Amino acid sequence: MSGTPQYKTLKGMQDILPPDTFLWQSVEQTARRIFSAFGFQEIRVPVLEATSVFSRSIGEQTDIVEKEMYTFTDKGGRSVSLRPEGTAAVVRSYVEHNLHSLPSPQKFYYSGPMFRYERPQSGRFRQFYQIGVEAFADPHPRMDAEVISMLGRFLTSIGLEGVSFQINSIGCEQCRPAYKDALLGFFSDKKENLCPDCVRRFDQNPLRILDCKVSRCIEARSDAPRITDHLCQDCRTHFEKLQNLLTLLEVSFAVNPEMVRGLDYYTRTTFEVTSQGLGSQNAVAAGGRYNRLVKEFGGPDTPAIGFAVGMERMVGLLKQSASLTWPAPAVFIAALGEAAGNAALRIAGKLRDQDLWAEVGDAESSLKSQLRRADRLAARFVFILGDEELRSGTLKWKNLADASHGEVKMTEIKEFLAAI
RNA sequence: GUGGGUGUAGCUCAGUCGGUUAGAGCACCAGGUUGUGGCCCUGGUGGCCGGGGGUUCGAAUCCCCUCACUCACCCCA
Repeated sequence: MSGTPQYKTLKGMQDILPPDTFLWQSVEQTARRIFSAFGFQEIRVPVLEATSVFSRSIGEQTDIVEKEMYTFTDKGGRSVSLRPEGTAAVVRSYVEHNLHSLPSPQKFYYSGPMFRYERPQSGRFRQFYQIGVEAFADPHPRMDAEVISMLGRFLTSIGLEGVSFQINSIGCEQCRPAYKDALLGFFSDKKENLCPDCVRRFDQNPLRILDCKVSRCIEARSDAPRITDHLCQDCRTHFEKLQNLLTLLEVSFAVNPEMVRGLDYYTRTTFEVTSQGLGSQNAVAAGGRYNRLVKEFGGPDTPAIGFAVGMERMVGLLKQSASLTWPAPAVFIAALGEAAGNAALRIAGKLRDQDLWAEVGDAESSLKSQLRRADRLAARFVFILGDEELRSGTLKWKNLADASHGEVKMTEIKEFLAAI
């Protein structure tokens, strides 16, 4: 084998290998467990959709749609795209299958790969995995609080520490335009103080100036109008109720009026969970309310709220605190000679019938090398089987951890393993 | 798309004022006498030193180009 393999994963794509996969599994299992307790049910949607499913919902002018989608023309001449996020497809499915006719609210979760053609960096990949949830048809801040507290419970349950919740309200179609105008008015005579990116943002997406990291932009916006001071009465009430409910549910959070979300479809509540120790891409989960999207997809006027968790980022954080362990066989059967080797296979089969992980050594190689292998696998027990044992109907056993050893009758293996 | 950093064995890295067959540790495989692992000892597998071009008697080492990886910007989970 030489230095540069002939075939490699594409840029921004990665293989997820054991023992990492065990961590991924436990994250996924925990998500299913917690989300189920909140009444969320799994939905599976395709990774490939008509391009318009994404462009219309995420926003035609967003970077995601403009330059980050894997878009191509299929053999039928249709423009199709790999999903860059999960919500759009779930909403499409919700409308397509009239899921609003299910008892309200309808609550779903999904997980799987998303695709964005970006320059990879720490915590950012071209194929990345998200676990997300979407709750439909409940406009009340109670649902916002439920979803956010569920996310908190999930993160706690998975053992993630040192994360912080930030929430914000970005208003609705009533109050946001006025705020945008106020913001434009504020910055219009301060353009020369802004960084080049923010000068561009001034025209394209002025809200983005609020979360620019450049120090002179931070300075320039210190007296900028705050969205939370420009909310209409309904949005303001909604946001206040949400905060009260989160307090009631003992979710600790901070209001961050400068938090802006990138997707066009959000209304009112937005939230984000960040962690230090993730590098620059520090959001481990994010979401918000999107009250207009279902209608825009041709469905009934249905409010909704959801979030997505970045799996790689979450797993990355977990790996910092917990050490990964490989699972180990329950039993390694070392055999000496062909007859014993065959007997070992039959015994292993019986153990596997009981869902025990049994490994069988190579009966043609030395006992020493078989034991070495058993040790490397960290097998809890070794059974040794040779001609002597075949004659007497017994097995030698050995506990590799403490080197204790003894004999057990072949007919009593089950009892032996049950007793330990 | 823009900028910085790095490319030597499966992994972590030495080796760079250019000088013979490119090294270590770990990992892997096999031995250290008959059927007992870990520790130790011995041996082995494994590198066209990311790729291409140039300078030179001679390049892992110097120059140019290229590719890959990586971090940051942008954007976002």
